[in-house]
Amino acid sequence: MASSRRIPEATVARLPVYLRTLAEAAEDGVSTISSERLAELAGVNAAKVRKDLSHLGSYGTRGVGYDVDYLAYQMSRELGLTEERAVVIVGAGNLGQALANYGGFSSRGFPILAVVDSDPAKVGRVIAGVRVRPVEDLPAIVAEAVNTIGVVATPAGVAQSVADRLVEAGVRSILNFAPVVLTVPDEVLVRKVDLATELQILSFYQQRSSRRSPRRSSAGAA
Amino acid sequence: MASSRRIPEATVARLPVYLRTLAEAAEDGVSTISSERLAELAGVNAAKVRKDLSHLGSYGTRGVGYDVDYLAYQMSRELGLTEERAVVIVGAGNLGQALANYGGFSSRGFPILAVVDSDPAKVGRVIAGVRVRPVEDLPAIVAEAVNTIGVVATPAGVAQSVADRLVEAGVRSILNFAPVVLTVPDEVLVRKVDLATELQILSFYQQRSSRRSPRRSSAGAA
DNA sequence: GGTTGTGAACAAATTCACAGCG
DNA sequence: CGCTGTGAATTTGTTCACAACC
Repeated sequence: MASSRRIPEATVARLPVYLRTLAEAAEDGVSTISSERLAELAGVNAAKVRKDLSHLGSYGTRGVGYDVDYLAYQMSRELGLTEERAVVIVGAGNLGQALANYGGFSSRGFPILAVVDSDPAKVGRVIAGVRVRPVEDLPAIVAEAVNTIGVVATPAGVAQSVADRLVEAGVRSILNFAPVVLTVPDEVLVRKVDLATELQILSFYQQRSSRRSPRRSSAGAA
Repeated sequence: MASSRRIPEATVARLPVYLRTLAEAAEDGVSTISSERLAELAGVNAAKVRKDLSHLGSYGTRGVGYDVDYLAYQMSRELGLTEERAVVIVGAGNLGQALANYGGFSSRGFPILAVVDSDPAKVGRVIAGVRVRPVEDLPAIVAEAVNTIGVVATPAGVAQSVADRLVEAGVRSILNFAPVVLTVPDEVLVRKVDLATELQILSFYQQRSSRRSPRRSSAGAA
C-alpha cells in the first residue's frame, strides 16, 4: 500500500490532464479504463500513469483497469475540486475579458466571482455576465466566497501592486499572467503563465530540429 | 569548459525568464549583473542561475558578474530569437482576439502574421490591426514567412483538425490553448497552455496549506 | 575581495520489469 | 491471462561548496 500522502509535484501537474481525459472517456460511455489507454489519451507513458495514480491510492483492479467515474471522483477530491472555489479576475483589458469570456474556468469548477479594474472607465461594463467592479471592492468580493483564487491579468507595471492588494484582501492563491516575478508572503501561492515565454521555448527547439525531437511532441499515431 | 551543446530542458524553460529580467535590468541602466542579483530578480536560486548560464558558455567575469547586454544577446541567439519568427493565430474568438491584442507577442519578437477563422462571419473583421482571414489561406500565410508558429485558440472540438491543417500548411511548432492532447507527426513540436489546469493545480496546493508551502511561491522579501 | 564555473553530493522524476492479484 | 502496483535502476535536475580566476 502506497496511498500515503505527499504527492510529487510532477504528479500533481498531471492530475488535471488525467481528470479531463477521464471526463471525456465518461462522456463517450467508457466505464473502465486501463493505464495503457489512459496514457495514450493523455499523451504520456503507461508506467507513469500507474505510478501517478498509485500516489492517490489503490483504485484500480488488476486484470481489469480503473473505474472511470470512481477514479475521476477520487481525483477531484484530491485536487480539492469538491470544495467551493471561485475566481476573481483583476484587469478588464483584453486578456481579462478573454479569460472571463473563455468558458473553461466556470465549466471546470471555477465560477467567476467578479472582474475588477482600476480604470473608472471600465467599471460598470458587463463582461461575461458580470459587471466590472472597482479594485477597491476586492476585500468585499473575497469575503463573499471561500478559497478565492486571484487572477492577475494586468499590465506588468501594476501587477505587483495588484498582487499586494489581493493578498491584503485575503487571497491565498494567485494565477499570474503578467510577465513579472511577483513577491508575496510565503503562505501565498503563485503560479505564472507567460505566453511569450512559451513561444520562446518553442523557438529554441524549432531552430535545432531537423530530426532531433526534444521529447515534447505528443505520441504520433494517425 | 562546459559550453558544449545539449542544454537541459529545465534550463531552456528558464532562459526566457532570465532574458526578460536582463531586458528590465538594461532598461534600468544596469550594465553588469551578478548571478546572485539575477537570481533574486528572476525568483530562483543563484547556483541554478550559474549552472544554467554555464550551459550557454562562459560569458561571465569572475569577481565581476555578467555583462547584461552581452549575456542577453547570447541568450537571444541561443533561443533563436535573432532569426525571423512569426505567429499565426487560429481562432478569432475571445481567446484568439485577446492573444492578438495582447501586445506581448509582437513586443517580444513574435509579430502576428495573421489571424484566421473558419467562421465566415468573423472573416474580414480587423483585430489588432490585422484582418481576419479564412482558414483556407493557411498555406499561403505560412509560405509568407519562415519559422511560423501556429497558435491554436479554438474550441476543443476542432483543435485537432486545426492542428492537422497547420501541419499540412508547413507549420513545425504549435502552441495549443485548447484543452486537448494534439496528435502530430514527430517532427512537429507542441506546447500546451491549459488555463483551467493551472487553477486546478493551485486548488490542490491551496487546500493543504496551513503552513506547508509547496516550494512554488516566489522568494519573500519586503 | 568578490564572483564565476563546476565537480561531487543529493533529490526528484522517469522508466523498467516483474511479482501479485483478480 | 491481463493489468495493476511497486521496488530497483536509471536519468534528470538541484544544491552545495570550493578551486580558479579577475
